[in-house]
Amino acid sequence: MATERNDETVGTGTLGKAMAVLETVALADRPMRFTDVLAISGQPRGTLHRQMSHLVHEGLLELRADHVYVPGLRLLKLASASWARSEFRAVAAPFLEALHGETGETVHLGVLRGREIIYLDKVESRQAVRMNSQIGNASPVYCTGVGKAALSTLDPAALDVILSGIEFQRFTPQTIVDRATLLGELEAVRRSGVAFDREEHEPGIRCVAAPVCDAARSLVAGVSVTGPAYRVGQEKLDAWVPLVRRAADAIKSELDARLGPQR
Amino acid sequence: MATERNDETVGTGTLGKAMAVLETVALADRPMRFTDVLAISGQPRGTLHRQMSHLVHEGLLELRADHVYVPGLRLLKLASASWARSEFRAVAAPFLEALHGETGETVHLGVLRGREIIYLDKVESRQAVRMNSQIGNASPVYCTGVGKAALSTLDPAALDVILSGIEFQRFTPQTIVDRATLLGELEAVRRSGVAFDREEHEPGIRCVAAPVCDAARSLVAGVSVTGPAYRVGQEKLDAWVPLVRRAADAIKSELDARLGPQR
DNA sequence: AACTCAGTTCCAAATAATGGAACAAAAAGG
DNA sequence: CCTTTTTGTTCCATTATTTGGAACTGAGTT
Repeated sequence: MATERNDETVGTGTLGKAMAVLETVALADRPMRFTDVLAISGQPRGTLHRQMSHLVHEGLLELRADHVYVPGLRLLKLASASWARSEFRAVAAPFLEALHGETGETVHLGVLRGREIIYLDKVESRQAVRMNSQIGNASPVYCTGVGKAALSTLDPAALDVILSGIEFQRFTPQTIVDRATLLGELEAVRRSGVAFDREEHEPGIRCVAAPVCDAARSLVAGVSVTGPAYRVGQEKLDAWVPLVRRAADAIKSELDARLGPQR
Repeated sequence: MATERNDETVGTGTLGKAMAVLETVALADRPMRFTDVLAISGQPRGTLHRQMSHLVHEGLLELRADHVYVPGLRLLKLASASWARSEFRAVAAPFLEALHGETGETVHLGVLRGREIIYLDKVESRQAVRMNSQIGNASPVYCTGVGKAALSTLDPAALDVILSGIEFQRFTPQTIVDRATLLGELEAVRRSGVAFDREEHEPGIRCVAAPVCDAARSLVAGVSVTGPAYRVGQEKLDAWVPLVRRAADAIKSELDARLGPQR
């Protein structure tokens, strides 16, 4: 059953270890002191200390006066440049705007990366929530509309690789927490062409999503319209279905058109 | 003493080289093929190839089917996490909102990093420009309001380290392109407490900025209000001076108050 | 003063990166 | 169609870097 080697644990030599440490600090939800990282990483003191010094030196981490490590500004700079140059995002942007115009609710564009969905763009009217809150965010595939939409486009082999690595976690009473249910749900998504998130990730948040992927299946993504449950009932989600599907298809066409001629 | 060591040329072993390659790809303004990077980096083919393979393996770069390297999504994920957890940004946010409310124009928060200003946050009403366009962006210190404000807080030694490394580049007719003029300007900024950008970086764009730095001078930043020249004359900039200064001072106080007790 | 704990430095041994050259696959050119 | 050139990939003995245990520092306790 072609159980692909789980390369994630291998680590690409020095770089892999450095990234593991960086991620430990960057994704932690509290400021990390040296000892905190030490406990998590399990590396010898001397080794870890040098690794972190290197990260600081490179501007990927910052060591504040009180011995607290925080993510460095170089990360922001690199990510900003990469975001600005993302061709996919640029292609999709006008369709996201249009979809937002039609629905009046928040529109997301997310891409599959490993077992996560990473949000590439967002369009929303209300500035109430701090801008930027979603972009670059990573969420699990199995409990987001975009995630399920993306998964629905994969062939069984690719799907198996992802699914076998998932550790289901319950976020709400509606969260799907077993593989069988998820597979059933994906079958439904394949038939209907859209995926719903009925408060499976965050209580009070619902969405409809449709899959977007390029011909080579090298880019697997999804578009969604999201709204608060008190305002968005099933009828509204159903009403959005054709809109979301149309937006997703339009992005896909535009993508194929742009990528085709290059060759 | 301990003047910051200018190790930038040394490179932190393996990690430094990897980051140099990553930055080459991420900051380029066109998609890069292997050979393009090869020419720039000057490394042997075999070496560079392996380095880039490692970067791809780690998700920092992505190798598309047509042999084009693009920045990887992991960068976005890391940067998003770091942005969300930036304490400084969180402290400043409400004051930026207030300043935007008072002026009606775009407000920026930028931090000094090396010889660049990196924008940490932005508040603007009009959605016309794609959101996110500024955040994480890097601009030169010498031709931005925030940059000159930040520089004005530095002591002569620290300032000298930065200035001696600058390669002035002319962006507009008003851009400051020599050290002497810049030093004079900084003196004026120190006296008045605010820095102006009179279309020095982008034609048609003006701003007023005030410096923000913490007591230990480990964080050097600035706040600015920016507007288009056709709408923003010198009188308007002058009118904003007290507002910007007040916002900057308020952020500084809040910062000291929060960082003080921790100790 | 003695003790602890967090952070930092050191250096022989283990490991990973280097880079030149050979190989493979595509384009370009005749 | 075959040759040449360009581009991308792999190999492996040599070289440089990382490793990790232990020893050192220095601030905060008891």
